[in-house]
Amino acid sequence: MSLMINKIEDGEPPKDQTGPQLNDEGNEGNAGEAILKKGPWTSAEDAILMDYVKKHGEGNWNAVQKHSGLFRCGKSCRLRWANHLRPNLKKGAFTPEEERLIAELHAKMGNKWARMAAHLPGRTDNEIKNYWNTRIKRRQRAGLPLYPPEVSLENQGSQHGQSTVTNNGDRGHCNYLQDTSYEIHDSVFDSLNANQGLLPYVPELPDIPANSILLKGLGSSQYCNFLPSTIPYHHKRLPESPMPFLGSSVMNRNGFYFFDHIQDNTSDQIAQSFGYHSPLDPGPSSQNSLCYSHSLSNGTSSTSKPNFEAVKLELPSLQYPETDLGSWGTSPPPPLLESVDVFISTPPPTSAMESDSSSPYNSGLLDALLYQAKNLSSSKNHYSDKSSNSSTATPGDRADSSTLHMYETECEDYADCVSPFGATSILNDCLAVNAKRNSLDEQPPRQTFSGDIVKSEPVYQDFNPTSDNQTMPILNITRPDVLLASDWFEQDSGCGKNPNFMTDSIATLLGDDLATDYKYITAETSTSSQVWGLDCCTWNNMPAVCQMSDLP
DNA sequence: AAACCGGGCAACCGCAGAAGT
DNA sequence: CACTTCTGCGGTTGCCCGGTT
Repeated sequence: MSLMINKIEDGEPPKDQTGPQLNDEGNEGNAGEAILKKGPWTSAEDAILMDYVKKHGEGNWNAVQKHSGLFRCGKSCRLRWANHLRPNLKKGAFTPEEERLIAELHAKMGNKWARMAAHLPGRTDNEIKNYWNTRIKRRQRAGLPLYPPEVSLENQGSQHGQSTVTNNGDRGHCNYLQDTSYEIHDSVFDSLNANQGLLPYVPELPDIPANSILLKGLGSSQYCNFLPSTIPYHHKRLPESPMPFLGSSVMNRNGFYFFDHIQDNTSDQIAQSFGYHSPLDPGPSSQNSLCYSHSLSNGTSSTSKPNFEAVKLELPSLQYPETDLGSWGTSPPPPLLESVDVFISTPPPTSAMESDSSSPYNSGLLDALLYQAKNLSSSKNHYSDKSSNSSTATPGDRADSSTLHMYETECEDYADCVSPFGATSILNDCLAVNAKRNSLDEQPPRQTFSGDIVKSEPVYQDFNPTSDNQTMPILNITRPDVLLASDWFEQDSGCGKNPNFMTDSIATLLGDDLATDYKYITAETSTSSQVWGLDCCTWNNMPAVCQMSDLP
């Protein structure tokens, strides 16, 4: 950083810092005599490099050291130039708009920082990467969704028939993102950028087999939790009708899913059940749901409208303790959620896990990220992109699509398994459920998609979201949040009839900040004529690592 | 006031593809 | 066609700084 550079710069010959390391490329300098400097760049070096580039232009970086006297390897020069010296670099914190875009792009691309940087003028891949890594750290600690709900929503609407099955052009650890055919086309981003980077929200439901999404999604997200690919199997097909992604439509900013009163299969009724418009649906007048942008944990920020005004605030990219919750729910990690991370990263062996050789659990944060990204992408691939007008969104559409599935998922997950692993049992349960589903489906865990064609899957006909609490999960009482929820169930089987109860519980559980935000959400939603019912689902904030079968 | 800790960031490293010879 | 070099990318590391204890 400049601070570091300034400390050691000026008058200090570059070679002073030459360490035992020679050039890092091995292909430059030659003749061992050129011991290349490493470490922070000095202003003098910067000046030399800039001068060189002015004269010779970019490229041929290995020649820099030869011609300019810089004791830096070509790679280092290129990096320095690209990340710090080249003109038009945008310094400073990411704007909320940029942050949102990054999230969207990451949801689409995974860890393709360079490609992401291409969509963020003035930003470097390194910058984006650093931002993202720190961000996800925070969010993981907080047990919050990796992606803001809006990103999820937008994602599914953004990829319409353009996704191809191919790709595999990318290398590295992210390959499985592409392996599963989630390549994003630039046109998507073009349109994205054209819309101020906001992907159209398309609320309508496709007839996507829920199980396909389950297979793809459930485990793939460590943060999106029980990715509730809540697609009513019986739902009539709506050609080219994307649906809100997963449970995002009913996930509040803190990553809590909302579901309640699933009384009917029709979207209208469900829409009424959810009164879905507040946090995620700004309303017909709002085209884009940007409600996650840096709203404050104290509830001062409104989710009812896009926060475009904040875009220019140049907030510190990662230092917004007050705004974190509002933005995407990032917050200091509640102790409870910390524990969640622990068992996410180190799950006990289970039969379900054993059935799948590769586990996202073992990979830690990055894998979790990738899985969630893949999940987002996969869900995105399930839906066709059609409308860019969010005004067409009906609460029912979202609720129907996402909450139902999530509801179902949880029901099955919790009802299925009795785990001896305590808190980890939830994860195990998920795995077991998915394993079971895979066997039931008699389909390969992985599914391929060609364009909009989604392989249909057997439907769990027996699942009836309209069924009452009989299908509610058998809670694993070893988890505090489940205990909390369980307690709530006892008090209010109606799911959401007493929002304050859960709010208080959340406050106890998550601490003031998160709880404040939660209250904000619940208060906001409870004011609507319908009950969100999200209160039922605080444990949905638990990372979803259920999808073991989807591993590459 | 000092020690500790975590966040943020710049830079490095290794790998792989592209381009050149 | 094979080899070498260049370039780019993604992951990781190490340092500095600010906040907390």
